[in-house]
Amino acid sequence: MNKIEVKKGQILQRKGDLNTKVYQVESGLLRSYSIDEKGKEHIYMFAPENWIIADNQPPDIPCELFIDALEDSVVISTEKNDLSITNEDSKKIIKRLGVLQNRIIMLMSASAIECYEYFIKTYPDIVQRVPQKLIASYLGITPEALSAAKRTRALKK
Amino acid sequence: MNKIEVKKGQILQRKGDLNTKVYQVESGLLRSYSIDEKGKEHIYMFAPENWIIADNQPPDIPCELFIDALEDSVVISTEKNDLSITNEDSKKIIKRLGVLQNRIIMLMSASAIECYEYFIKTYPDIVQRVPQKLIASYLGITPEALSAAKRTRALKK
DNA sequence: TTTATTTCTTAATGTACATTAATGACATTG
DNA sequence: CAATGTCATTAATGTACATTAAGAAATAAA
Repeated sequence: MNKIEVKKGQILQRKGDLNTKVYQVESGLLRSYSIDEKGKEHIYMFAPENWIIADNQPPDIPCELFIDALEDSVVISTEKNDLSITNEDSKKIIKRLGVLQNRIIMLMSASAIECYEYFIKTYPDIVQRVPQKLIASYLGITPEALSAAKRTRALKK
Repeated sequence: MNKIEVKKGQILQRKGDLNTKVYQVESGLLRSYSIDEKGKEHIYMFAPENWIIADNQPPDIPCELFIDALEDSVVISTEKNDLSITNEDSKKIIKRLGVLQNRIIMLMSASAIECYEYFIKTYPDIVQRVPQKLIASYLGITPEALSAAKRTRALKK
């Protein structure tokens, strides 16, 4: 845990980094963002004074988010291991953050088909257990659009 | 903290409820969902065996999510106060869950203008501090679309 | 079984937003 | 100062997905 000064534009973390830190903003403004296959940026979160910002993947998995400074900032950086989070309930909550993070990145940047394929990977069993229209409702699209997405996906293979 | 059996279709929690609980699924399948102004459902999360499901607003604020059973299920329900979460770091993480929850509901169900207006309410100061194109990137739309959204909004007033 | 009810798919049309490109306002640099 | 880059806006066109409607297919009920 140490205090650092960052200049506007400076990058604190890149996608793929391991063992990422948690940043607490004392002054200034940070942001986290992902970059999709087409090279487009999608801002995941802004972090002004007194916010914390971090990638919410487990420490042993390559992170998804870039973090950089939108203004000159003063930031306290902490190792995830140094956080005082020991009990089971808190650990479950942190896992949940990772799920939600991926969900938001999907919703911001992916097409219907991509969302669907990611969903199948994440919940292979659920696809069998619930009607298609509920899956569409989870993906934020209509059942008709999901049906069409599956059709065009089948054509590709 | 007590174990309950729920039948398929049974509702455990409604939007607007206070002091909502955390549900841990032993068997079966629950879901949480929001309903937008047009009456359309948007599934926020599926919770099969060993998942937890809850509304992530603070206990004193009316919750956003409905929770019901998609299959006959056995569920352990816990008061949020009874969770062993005492330290500051964990509390900050829980606040974060609330922010992400609102973000996902927005991305699933709201139009560009609605997203923008919600953003202004949530981060009134950020709007002044960053270029429009970054706000567009946060909302998941292009700067052009944001510009058009603001134009039509101005016409309405 | 027959009759409903729900669910999935297909197709026609509509709309919100993306893409591309051009323009002018500002700021930055030499 | 001109030259360059960044940013916001507008308009023309394109596309992904929504909406609406209608017909199969599966499920549940009588």
